[in-house]
Amino acid sequence: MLDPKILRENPDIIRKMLKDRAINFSLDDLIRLDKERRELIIKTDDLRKKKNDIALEIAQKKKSGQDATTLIEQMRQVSETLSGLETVQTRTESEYTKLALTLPNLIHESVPIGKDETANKELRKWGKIPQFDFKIKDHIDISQNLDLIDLERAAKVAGARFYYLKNDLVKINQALIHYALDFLSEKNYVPIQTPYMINRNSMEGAIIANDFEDVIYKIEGADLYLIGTSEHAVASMHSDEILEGKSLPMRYAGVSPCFRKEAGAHGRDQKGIFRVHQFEKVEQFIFSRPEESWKEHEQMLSIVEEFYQKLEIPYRIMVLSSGDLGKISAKTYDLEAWMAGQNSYREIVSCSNCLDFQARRLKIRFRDRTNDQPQYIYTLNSTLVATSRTLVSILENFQTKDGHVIVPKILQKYVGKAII
RNA sequence: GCGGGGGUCGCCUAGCCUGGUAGGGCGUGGGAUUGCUAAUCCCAUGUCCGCAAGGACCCGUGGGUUCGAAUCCCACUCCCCGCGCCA
Repeated sequence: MLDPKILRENPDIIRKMLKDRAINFSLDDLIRLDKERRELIIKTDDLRKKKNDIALEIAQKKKSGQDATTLIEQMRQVSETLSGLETVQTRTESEYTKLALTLPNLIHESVPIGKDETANKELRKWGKIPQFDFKIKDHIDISQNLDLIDLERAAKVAGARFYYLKNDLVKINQALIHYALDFLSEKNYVPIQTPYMINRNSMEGAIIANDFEDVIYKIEGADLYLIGTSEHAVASMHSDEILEGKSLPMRYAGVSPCFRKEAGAHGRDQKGIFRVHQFEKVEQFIFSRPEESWKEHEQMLSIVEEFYQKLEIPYRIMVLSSGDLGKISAKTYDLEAWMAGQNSYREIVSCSNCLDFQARRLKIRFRDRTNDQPQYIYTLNSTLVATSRTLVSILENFQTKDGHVIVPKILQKYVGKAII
């Protein structure tokens, strides 16, 4: 949700954003609805004022034993007019909200303009791409040979894009989570394990309408949705709250499984565990002051980079173009890790500044002093590690000639061995 | 799942039976006073509309009754206690 002031005073900023994102949106309808709803507020407020005045008079007359029949009749009429107007108001208000909730976020000026991912810009590369003097395998071959994964039975039991992890791969999976939490704790993040299902209201605060269709699983017969990431549950954690300025920034290390429909991804990354319906993730989530948010954004990214450097996974940092940017984000960096089996860099981290977009939907504000006007907080989120994709990179980059996999040094103490 | 009790403007609480402007305490912020501190006193302290003056809304949520609902009625929800079930 955007600040309605922008809608009234600077709609051209929004028009440009929509053009840069290549999105069709009936902005004029939204502007009209905003105007209508404000006019209705003025009218109904006025009638309520009248009602309050008459109610006061009736109360006084009754107290002093006078007849109030005329006033009561007057009151009845005002009430009737009001309730008619209220029906219109409720409808207008809900139309406005529904539309406003689908309007994407503004775009930061440093974001490259372009229609899709081809316009994303590479900022830097880190690490040496591993060279092999033998014919390398992809993560599926490696893990099936070592009895680390069972995709056929997962397909039988749950369907495509599910997997059983087995043996040491389970331990590496857990090691990644464990190490990630240790790593963020050291940086004073508050570890937090979230509910894995949240209600519609909370979900709507964190994501934008279409995502319900394409990403989010719904629990039948309940107002519950499986989270696509702990971000959804952490963002809504402080909904309807006014936070104390001195508690900022609040940095959380969210940990949870992630559930995703992956609708519309047919044919892409069909094999293995790169694109799956379920994985674990440790996520950075920050509630920040507006003026500190860009500094926090850069810092989150540098924490991510340090993490993959310690894991010894070569990567490159991309800044997403306007056309590829998620609708709730004003600027996003992706970290793409090297995956030897695919001979390419693939996305494993997404690091975004959402400004006040989620905070407005969730009504999360802060203030420094009791009497200050509360202002909307800024929210930022970044993957630290999404297990399944990181496993792909580890399996493929650390494979040996005889078909084994070296455990990255930093994880060895968690796994309990150096090679699997 | 069953029975009982509850949810009031950050926290605690009054008001509910008997419908008529939601009151008090604490905390917090600002100010006054005072060698310092403490104490005391005053003001402020939820949301929305409005340039402002001002106004509307707010008693877990949603309905209903009524001229008028925190208060009466219905449904839902969450919390607490007891019982049941259970990893």
